[in-house]
Amino acid sequence: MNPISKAEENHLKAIFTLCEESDKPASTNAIAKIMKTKAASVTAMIIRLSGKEPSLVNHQKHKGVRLTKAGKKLATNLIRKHRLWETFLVEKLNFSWDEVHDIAEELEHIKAEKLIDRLDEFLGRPKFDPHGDPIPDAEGNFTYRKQILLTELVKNQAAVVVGVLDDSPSFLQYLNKLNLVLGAKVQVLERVDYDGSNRILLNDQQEQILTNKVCQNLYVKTL
Amino acid sequence: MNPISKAEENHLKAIFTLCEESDKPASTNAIAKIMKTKAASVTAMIIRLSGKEPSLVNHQKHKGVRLTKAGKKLATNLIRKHRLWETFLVEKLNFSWDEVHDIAEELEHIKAEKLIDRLDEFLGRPKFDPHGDPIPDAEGNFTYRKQILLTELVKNQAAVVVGVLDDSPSFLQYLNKLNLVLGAKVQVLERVDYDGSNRILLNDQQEQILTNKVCQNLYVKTL
DNA sequence: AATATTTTTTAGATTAATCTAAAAATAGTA
DNA sequence: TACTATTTTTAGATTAATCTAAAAAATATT
Repeated sequence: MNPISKAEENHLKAIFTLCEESDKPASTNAIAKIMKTKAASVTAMIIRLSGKEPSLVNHQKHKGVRLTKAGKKLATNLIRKHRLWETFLVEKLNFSWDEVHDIAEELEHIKAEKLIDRLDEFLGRPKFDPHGDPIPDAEGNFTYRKQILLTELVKNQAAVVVGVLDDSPSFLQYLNKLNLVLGAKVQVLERVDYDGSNRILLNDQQEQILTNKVCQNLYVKTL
Repeated sequence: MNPISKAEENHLKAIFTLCEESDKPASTNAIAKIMKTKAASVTAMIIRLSGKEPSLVNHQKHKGVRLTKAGKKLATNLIRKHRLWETFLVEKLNFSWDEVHDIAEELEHIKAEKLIDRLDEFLGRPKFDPHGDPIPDAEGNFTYRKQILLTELVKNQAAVVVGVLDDSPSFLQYLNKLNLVLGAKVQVLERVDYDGSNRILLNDQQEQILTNKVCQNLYVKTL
C-alpha cells in the first residue's frame, strides 16, 4: 500500500486532535467539519485508513474511530513537522505568529525525514512552537509544562504568558496589539464582578483591562 | 479554473526545460519521459493546460507544445522556488549538493508567495544555487555569466569551477571525492590525446587526472 | 416504548490524473 | 513516391477523493 497521501494524513491529524480533546472516539461528522468535507467522504476515508498495512485506525460502524499505535505515530509526526515549520517561519523568516498556520499546513506534508531532523537541529531542538504548543520529539514525546489559564491565576500572583488556547489569526493579532506576546509578565490586580473584566499589570509597567474571553484563552505559568 | 496543481506545474516545468534546451516545441514523448508517464497522459494534460484562463500552453496537434507568456511565468517561478530551496538546504541545513534535488522537488510546490520572498531575503538574495545554476529573481530574470565547459578552457588558463551540467547525485558525489567543488581553482596542464584524459592543476596544489566526460560536465569561469 | 431527530453508512456520480490499446498523423527510407 | 516506422492522439478504463441523496442505525423526546 502506497505512501500515505496528504488527504489521509489530514484525516489522521483530525482524528488525533478530536480523540485527544475528548478522550472519546471521533465521529464522522466532527471529522468532516475539521476537514471541510462531508460525513460520507469521511466514512470512505476511514475504510481506506483501516485497510492500510499496518492499519491506522480502529473503527466499528456507527461507533466512531480511534487511531491505532501506527496511526498515532504518523499523526504525532505530522504535528511535529507542523510546529517545527511554524517555529522556522517565525524565528528565521520573521513571520508573525498569526500568519504561519496555513503555510505550515502545506509544509508539514513534505516527506523527507532527514529534512525535519536537520530543521529541528537548525532551530536548536525547540520544545514549544510560536503559539506555546509543545513540539513532540522524533520519538513522539511531548514536553508537558504546568500551565494554567489566566482566568485561574490567583490575584497578585506573578506569571508569564506561555501559550494560547485559541490560535485563530484574529485573536493572535489582537494580542499583538495588547503586547500580550509569549514571555510577557502578567499579574491579576483585580477581577471586576460587574462586567467580568480583569485589571492586569503587564510587564510590571502598564495596566490593562482584559475581558474574561481573552483570559480564558491565554495560558500562563506562575513564576 | 482552480489553483494550478502539482501535476500541472511539473508539466509546465518539463516543457520549459525542453524548449529552453532545443528552442523547438516540446514533444509529448519527451515530456512523458521527464514526467515518467505516457505520451497519452501528456496529451490529456496539454489539453487541460491550454484550456486554462489565461492559457498556459500553445499547441497544434502533432506539432508539439510551447509555453505562453503566462506559462513561462509560472515555470520560471517554480525554478526560482526549486533553486532557492536547494540553496536553503545546502547553506542552512548542511545538506550536500547531491542530496537536495528530490527534497526541493517537493518544496517547490508550496504556494505562499510571501514564503519564497522571505526565504530569498533570508538567504541573502542568492544569484546561483548549489549546482551553479542561476536563480531567477521575483520578476523571472536570470543572471547570466560567461562560463565555459572545462573542455573548452585553453591550456594553462586559470579558472574557477562555477557549475555543473550534469547534476546527477552520482556525478556530484564523484566530484566531492575529487575536491572539485564550486569555487575550486583549476588549470589545464595537458590534454592527453592517447586516452582523452586531462592533467589538471587543482587549487594551485595537487595535480589530478580528469576524463573528458568529467570535463564536459563542469562549467568554469576564467579569472 | 413509540416516534421523531440526528448521525452514519451505502449507493451511485464526478473530476483529476493516470493507464493500455488502437487509430491517425507525421517522418524516414528504399 | 510509396511503404514502413515512429509519434501522437483518441477511446475507454482505473483509482483516489470528493459529492448528493437515500437508507439504516443510533439517540433523543414525548
